[in-house]
Amino acid sequence: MTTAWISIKESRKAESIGQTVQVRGWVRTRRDSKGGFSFIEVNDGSCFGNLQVIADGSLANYASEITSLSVGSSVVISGEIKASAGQGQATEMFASEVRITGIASATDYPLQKKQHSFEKLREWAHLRPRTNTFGAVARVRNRLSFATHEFFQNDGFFYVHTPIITDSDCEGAGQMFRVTTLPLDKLPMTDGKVDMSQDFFGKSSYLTVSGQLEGETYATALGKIYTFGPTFRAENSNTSRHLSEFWMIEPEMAFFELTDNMTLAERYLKHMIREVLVHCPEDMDFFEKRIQPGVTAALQLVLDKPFTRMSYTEAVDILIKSGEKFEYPVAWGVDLQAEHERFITEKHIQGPVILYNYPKEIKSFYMRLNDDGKTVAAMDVLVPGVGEIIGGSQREERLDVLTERMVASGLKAEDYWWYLDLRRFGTVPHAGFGLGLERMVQYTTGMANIRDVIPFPRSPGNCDF
RNA sequence: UCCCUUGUAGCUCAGUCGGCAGAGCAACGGACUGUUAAUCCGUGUGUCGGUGGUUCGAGCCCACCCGGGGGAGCCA
Repeated sequence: MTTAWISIKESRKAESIGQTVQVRGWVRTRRDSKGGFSFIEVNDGSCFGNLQVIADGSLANYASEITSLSVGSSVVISGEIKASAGQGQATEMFASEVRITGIASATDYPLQKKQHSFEKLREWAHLRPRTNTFGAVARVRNRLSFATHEFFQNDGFFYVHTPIITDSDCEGAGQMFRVTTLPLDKLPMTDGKVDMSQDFFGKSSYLTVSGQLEGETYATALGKIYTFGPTFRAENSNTSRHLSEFWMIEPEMAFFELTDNMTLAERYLKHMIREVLVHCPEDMDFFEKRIQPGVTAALQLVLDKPFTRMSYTEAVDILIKSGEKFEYPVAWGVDLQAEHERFITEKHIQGPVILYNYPKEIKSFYMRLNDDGKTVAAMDVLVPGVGEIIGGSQREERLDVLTERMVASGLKAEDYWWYLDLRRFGTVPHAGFGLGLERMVQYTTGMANIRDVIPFPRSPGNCDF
């Protein structure tokens, strides 16, 4: 009879006591006891905690292998799960066999038993998921992704795969990564210009900055859709909240107006938070204790009360009347700066805020013009600590107004012929938004730098691994 | 891209006035009857980010370059 292989997660449950099983994982630490035996902490990533294994001196390879078993080594261990005699864990395993799969040389393995700075761990991005913090981040990120599909699927949305390579520039704002197969040392030139007709697609192509426009085409056919995929921005931004490659979730709904959009965004955020609190309690405990004290209480509070909704105009009023000294002055018509958004969400409301109806001049062409002629039906969801986590709007469904706004933004209507067709043929009011997954991970975990909530961060000057 | 700041042992950092490169942790050797960042004793660790300059002499002063962090802008 072979011994059943179970996860560390299972082995740590009291129900496993009395069973003889096998676990497989990596050594987190080894402590040699005075009594001629050793404690081995094994983790396999299935949960935050380790299984404490007691390896007795009577094991055949005790002196030859186990007493020199180093951090990071991989092991397959069989034994009986018993109630732990020591503090700090419910169960422990008494090993009958400790098989070493792969040694991690103690002198060469970069990760030590102690804490490393996140900056240093970024240099070891291939090994950092083996640490407490990055394991926990990975599991929370996974749960947020799962909760996303769960939420939209249960709500009648269809998951649509919008293209990664595109010829359209969604916001009309450049800053895209070019995709080309042309030889950079020998570009085909015509009349002093690079002849893009000779490129792979017969014209210029780029990595997508948003799947929104393509998403709208499916929303105006299937009703409610969402996209969930990587997006790319070639902006030279060096901050703790920006990445060159990040994952975005973009729902788009036909027959939705701005208030429907807000309600959906709020329900979606709350669903994700609830799922993480329910399914990742060990990981959240860690973030609470070691990363951001108060993070779980803040998330719990978010679940309990409705998001504040505030028009841009109200926000400007509040900022002006606050008496707060801002580096950038506030006035109706200027875009809100980070310090203004922070004041509103962190000091004035102390929770998530939905700002809406922004001046048309500071927002994109596709956002629906309000009846006042001055504002558009845009919305941003701001949360404490992170700032803007969602940006969205009701889309302009009137062909004439949209065309006018495009021209005013300096875009050529013929480039967007298919987008305008959605307004020519059976146009409907519709709305949608985009949520940055990494910002959501930051918000739920309290991790300060966005480069530490994605496995392999890409930022200006950094494309390692 | 701009402002501020930082780069010294495997890791975290100290290094005074310009004068022999030094601590803790890890590692390694040993001790210790159940440990939880185990403890105790002992041992070694170097392209001082790079290039050039000033100087009898540079980790330290100067110039340029590269990387990290914080803030700003752009946004999700």
